[in-house]
Amino acid sequence: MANKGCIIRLSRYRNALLRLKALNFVKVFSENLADSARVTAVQVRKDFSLFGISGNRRGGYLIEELIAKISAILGKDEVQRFVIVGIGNIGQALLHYPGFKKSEIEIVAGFDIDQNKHNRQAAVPILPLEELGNFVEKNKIRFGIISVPDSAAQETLQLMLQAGIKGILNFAPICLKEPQNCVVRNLSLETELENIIYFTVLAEKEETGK
Amino acid sequence: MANKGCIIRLSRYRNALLRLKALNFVKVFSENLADSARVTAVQVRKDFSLFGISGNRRGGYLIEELIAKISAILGKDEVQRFVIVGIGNIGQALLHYPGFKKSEIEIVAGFDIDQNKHNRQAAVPILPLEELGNFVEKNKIRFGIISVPDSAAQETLQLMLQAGIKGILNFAPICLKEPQNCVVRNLSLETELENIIYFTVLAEKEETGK
DNA sequence: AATAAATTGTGATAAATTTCACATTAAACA
DNA sequence: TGTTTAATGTGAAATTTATCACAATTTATT
Repeated sequence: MANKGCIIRLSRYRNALLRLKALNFVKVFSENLADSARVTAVQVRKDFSLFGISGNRRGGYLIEELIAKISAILGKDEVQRFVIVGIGNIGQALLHYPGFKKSEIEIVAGFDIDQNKHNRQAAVPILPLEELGNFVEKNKIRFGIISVPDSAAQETLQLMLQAGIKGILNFAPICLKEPQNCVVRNLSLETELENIIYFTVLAEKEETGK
Repeated sequence: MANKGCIIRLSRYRNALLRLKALNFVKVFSENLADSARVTAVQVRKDFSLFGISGNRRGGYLIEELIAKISAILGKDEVQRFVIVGIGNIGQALLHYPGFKKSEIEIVAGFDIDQNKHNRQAAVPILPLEELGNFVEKNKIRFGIISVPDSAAQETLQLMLQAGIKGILNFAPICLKEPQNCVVRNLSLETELENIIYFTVLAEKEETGK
């Protein structure tokens, strides 16, 4: 029913709504949300329609109400806890990324094979990889982030699956196969930058071509 | 003509091809690339067809040749240099992210308003934000990464535009408007994780629903 | 109370993207 | 050398996603 684009937009609407709420706004129009997410107003309303979210004809939407509804859809009625495997550059950064808090996302532990990185006392402890299974089971963790080198990505996936992880964001630049019973999203920074390079060069060509 | 999905797939094919080449493979079939990028073989051939890439009927594609062709499309015939504005968690991680090298991507400098972060001597220097314009102009930089808090994202965009940056990856969880003469891609980590949460919860519901 | 104006909500339409079906070609084999 | 087989390449069909057009409704105005 709802596609990935739609869910990404819902996240964006929500972010905008939280900001509006912080500024004490009460009502919002589809046009406003469209601006904030860089889409059309019809798209916003279509997205809402898909989830049975309705506003007041002529009167827009109540921000509080809208946040509550979108939050429920996105599973934000409770804090969602993640573990990270691979405490390198990216893993370390995500471990303490301040933006997660307002999204009801919590990184509860990191795991690595490198002894030097282990630290049980830290606010977000970094533990030996061997403890992943136990930790996930004991703490009922459902989500994980893979930020290991690509050569280790596949086996990290296996470990996470065995541990019972149900949703994974993979930063390794290798496209992991989505297994049964687990959602995997592959996000490679290289690929993102390459994408920008391509479309920038293309735009420049079009400009000079005209 | 080519859409974003297509370019992302080309990056993925290329990554897989580089690995195959490192293993001394010579030929590859659309089926192989499809596996590596988690798409269908027809999709691979359609993508190639779009760019006039052709192989040998019955004989697949020559890896070397394919890498060269895709690299040219993705602008990898030369190293592409990026600056990063905002040396916080994410910015710091990207500054030294080892995966960029093999993708012909180089981070040449970081910029921040915080004096304590400045370091001209570092391999990748971290400079005062005021120097962004000069640096970009002098070094003919075309690409930038925004990793500042969302409250500073919009003005950072303005600075980059004034400096002459033509392609931007924005990590701030605010959707920046794509200006004239500049490509902007908004990538928010929160949003990516929310996306995974949604589809994981959905899959679980479907499972129990059945 | 009647009319005008502004906004939502959605079926119908259009556009974009992917998949299908199959013609074409090259290699392998008999 | 002819036949079979296994791949590519691509127009057409199907599917997915976004846009359009406009009815429905609410609020504001006269």
